[in-house]
Amino acid sequence: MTAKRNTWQKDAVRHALAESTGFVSAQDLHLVLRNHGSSIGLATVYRALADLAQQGEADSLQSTAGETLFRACGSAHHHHLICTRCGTTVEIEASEIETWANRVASQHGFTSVNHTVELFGICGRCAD
Amino acid sequence: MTAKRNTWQKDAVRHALAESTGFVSAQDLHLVLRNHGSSIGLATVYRALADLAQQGEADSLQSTAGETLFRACGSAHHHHLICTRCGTTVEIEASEIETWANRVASQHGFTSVNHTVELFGICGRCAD
DNA sequence: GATGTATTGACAATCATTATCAATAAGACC
DNA sequence: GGTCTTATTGATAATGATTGTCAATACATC
Repeated sequence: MTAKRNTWQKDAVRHALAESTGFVSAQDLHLVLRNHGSSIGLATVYRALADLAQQGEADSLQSTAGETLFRACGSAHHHHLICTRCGTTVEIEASEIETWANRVASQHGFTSVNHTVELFGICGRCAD
Repeated sequence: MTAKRNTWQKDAVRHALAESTGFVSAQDLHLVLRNHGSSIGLATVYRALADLAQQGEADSLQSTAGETLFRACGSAHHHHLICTRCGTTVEIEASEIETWANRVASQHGFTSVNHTVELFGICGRCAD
């Protein structure tokens, strides 16, 4: 039992993440926190985000630019529809996808199935 | 018309990619080519792979380790079921997913929709 | 309040990828 | 074949995100 400790830094990251709309990188969050007067370190933001992601309090996905992006999330499994212009994200719950993924996987003899599903496009507002 | 030229380097990358099973990184391919006696440069491998991906001759996806992975593919759009143990990949053509993605996106007013769908699991052979 | 140790933060180190730029060679034209 | 234009190459430097290091700090327990 690796006795976890509660620090204001972890709370700060959790809160900053909760108040962000859409996905943010660790670097982004660090900048936001510093701009709010916090003296939190960059490495600590990375560590806190990794923890949150592992505990299921945050989603993470890889951007095409090679960054890891994070977003607060409830425990429910879901996917995202992301505007490539403005970054707006819409949460999508897609039970069809879940069942489809499981069916396809078992058809090929696979077990312990995870899946990644992300939709990218241009939202109505940016389409003008 | 940016008159494209044919070089042995581009062919080499195309062939090395075609002979690879599963996804490979640019670094991997470069190493393979060098081991085969080629004197191709690393930057050139990156450029050739980017070209192939853009022309639809290769798939690319982001690994969780932050690498960009490539794989030769026909022109048909498809997805992958990947064994996280041995790396075996199965191509999946999923028209249901295509229609689902388009429907969901247009429901939210999104256009120019792309999507990423990858399934990860443990294949039958590795399950023992 | 004193103590043990998980955690922090500044900075160095790493790793994939991209930019730079002089040298090379593909393709066109004679 | 020879010449010319310029796309392409490759060695290396530069970038940018992420992780490792380690002394200093502060959380939780006694």
